[in-house]
Amino acid sequence: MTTNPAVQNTDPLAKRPPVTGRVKLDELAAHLKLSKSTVSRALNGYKDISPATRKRVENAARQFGYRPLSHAQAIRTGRVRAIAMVLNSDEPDGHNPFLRDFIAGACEAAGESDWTVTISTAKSEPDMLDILGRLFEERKADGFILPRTAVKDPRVAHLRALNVPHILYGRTGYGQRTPPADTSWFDISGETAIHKAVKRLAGFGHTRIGFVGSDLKFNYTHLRREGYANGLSAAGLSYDPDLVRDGARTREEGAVEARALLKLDNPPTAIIFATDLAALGFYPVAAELGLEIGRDVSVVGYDGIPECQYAHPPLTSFNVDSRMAGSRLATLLIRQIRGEHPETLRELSEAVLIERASDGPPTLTSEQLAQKILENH
Amino acid sequence: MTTNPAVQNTDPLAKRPPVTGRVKLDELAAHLKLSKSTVSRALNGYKDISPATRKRVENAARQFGYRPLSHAQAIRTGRVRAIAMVLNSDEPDGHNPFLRDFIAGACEAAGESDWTVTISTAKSEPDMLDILGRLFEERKADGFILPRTAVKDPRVAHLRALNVPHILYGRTGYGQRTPPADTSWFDISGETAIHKAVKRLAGFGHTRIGFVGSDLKFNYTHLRREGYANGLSAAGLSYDPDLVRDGARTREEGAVEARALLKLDNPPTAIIFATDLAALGFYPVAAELGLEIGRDVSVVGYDGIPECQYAHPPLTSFNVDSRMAGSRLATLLIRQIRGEHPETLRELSEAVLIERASDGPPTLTSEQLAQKILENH
DNA sequence: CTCCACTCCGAAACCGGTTTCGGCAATAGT
DNA sequence: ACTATTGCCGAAACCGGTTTCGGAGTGGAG
Repeated sequence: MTTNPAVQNTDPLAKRPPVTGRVKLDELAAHLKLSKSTVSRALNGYKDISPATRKRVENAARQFGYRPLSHAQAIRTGRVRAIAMVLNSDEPDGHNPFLRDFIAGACEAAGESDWTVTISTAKSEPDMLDILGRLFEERKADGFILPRTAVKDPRVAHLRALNVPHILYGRTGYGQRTPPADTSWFDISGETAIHKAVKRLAGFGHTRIGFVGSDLKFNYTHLRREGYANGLSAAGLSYDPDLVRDGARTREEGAVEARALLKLDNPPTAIIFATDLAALGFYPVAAELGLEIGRDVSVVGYDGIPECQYAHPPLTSFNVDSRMAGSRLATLLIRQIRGEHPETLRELSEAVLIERASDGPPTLTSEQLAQKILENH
Repeated sequence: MTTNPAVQNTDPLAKRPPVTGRVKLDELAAHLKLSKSTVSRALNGYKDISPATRKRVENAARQFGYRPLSHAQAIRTGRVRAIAMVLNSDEPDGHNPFLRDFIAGACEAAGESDWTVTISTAKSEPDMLDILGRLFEERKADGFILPRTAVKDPRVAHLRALNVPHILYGRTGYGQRTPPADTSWFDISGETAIHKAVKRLAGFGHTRIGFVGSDLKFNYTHLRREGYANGLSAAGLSYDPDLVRDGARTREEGAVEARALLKLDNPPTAIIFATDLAALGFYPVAAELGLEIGRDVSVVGYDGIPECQYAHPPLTSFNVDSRMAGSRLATLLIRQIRGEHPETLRELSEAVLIERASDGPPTLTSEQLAQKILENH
């Protein structure tokens, strides 16, 4: 942005004929032989309008298809009835297949109250903060949905400082002494999902269960690892730091970490991946080591991306309902903008296990597995 | 929508303190000891402002971080500096991995001129038209990007009737006597890509080349099939209707059509798929028929989805630059809204071939291929 | 009958910009 | 020197709603 933001580069000579067909509040009022203030109050639910008049106004509004111009109301109310979300455009695992579902959920929920969704993308962190600020300054939006929250999230600090309504998709401040007390969020409990995954694998008879986490800067990574640890102790298994790897977001990174686990002297007979993408990265590694997934090694993923069912064997994973997430986030955010207290607007939901063919009872002990890998090399 | 759209269900009592810190045009003018009309005209490029004053105003605006409220300007100008796109949320192949890139491109281009992008989703065709109308009526957007255009596209008719600016991602009216003359569009030439694919395969020595198209309601399906036919004649090959199938959008549908082709007495030794997804659906079919893709059968896809490179063997395809598409569409649309004629705002771009391992010289004749398939069954 | 409270509506101010119009001063034209 | 033009700016109207405020009408209590 080298240009002065306040300088408009529109050509002032380019005129546009006024939109015809639109009925304005004035006209509606004239037709009803009422003042426009009365009509406005009737439509906006003021108490000092008689029920009969209100009905009459509402009927006429419906009949004429009257819709207030959102910016005309905004100039007085200060609200444009829009929420925004700003995406990272530089994500390494950027091709989120659920973006459409997520957006659809948010749009549908917003539409219920006649709100709309504005979207933008940012190339970097400073860019992100700049865009958030501009969008709110120009009042393109009344509040923000912040996806993919980090442990220390500068967006949260920034928006809180500016007193801008916002809601997180995910939680923040993991392990910090003072987690933000007055933030609202919606999240899907990855920790319980991973907890269940551990217990499921332990139930199959696995005793050495590995875990490959994602980028530690994200809050969900820590939560899922916590779920892994709690699952182990719930299953009566001990926690072996050697079996825990981190930082795998892409297929390639997943492959690296999984290979490291299997190259151990005591390799895990089952591996839980914090993301499906990383889990899919393990498939070619297994093939290379001469291992059959679902028999020699068990694998469980998380996210429920469509590729799971097309992998060989299909990947057991936890489905995340992105549409619902978008929907809940939008409604909670709108309620916050309308005045509810942020700390009362929090929801935690669950991912649902989809059992497929990538996991099952162990056919080899850890020692036998190590042996087999050695033989195949 | 059973509720009356004109009835606001916001609680009128829920107030919000005026945003502090924002500098208004009045205040800027007062500080400069100018009238606010002068300041406004200076920032908007009017000619009747002296260069010295203009500079002074621009500097002060920058210094104070002045940003006009978009809805405040909109009330007079009639424009909100926003474009919108409405996605289908009910697409069978809905998980478009490029949505983020596409959105990013549009947002970046829009941001260059300080415009924003609002997004919405529709569940059905009537819903779509309703949402388009509402978004424009309430002036949440000044114009629309219409993705995934159909041969007969009701959105185009609707928006043209309402005199609403719009641009198509893709073309429309294939084969109709009166293709819409005054519409603007951006498209990537699938026909030349498929043309190239045919010539590439013919160059390898293939003489029986099949084609699996997508849904015929979409314009691009016809264009790609046209590219297929033209490619054949350019390569001196005859067009065999038996080798052409249609209607495959998903992996499953791709599998069905591909299987039908290979069950022919004279099966094709190479198949071009109009979409990567359909092409990937062919992979398990080939395995089932005992065929090795890249040797026994050649396959070429189109779209360049990320899964191409993780398939076995990696799928030769044509990469589509979605970010560029979004970017061009946004800039063209904004120019149209600013007054340029729609028919002058059209651009055609090219997809780029990514050679991978799924195609090559034929190792079997059509007869031998048929024989091999028979043997494996 | 008077007074008061309450219901319901209209007049007008207001939100923050943009645009029109007119006027003053300086310059150019004759 | 006197007018005509031009350059530059301020006053005020304007956009389409929302919100405040006051007042007319009604009914009940005293």
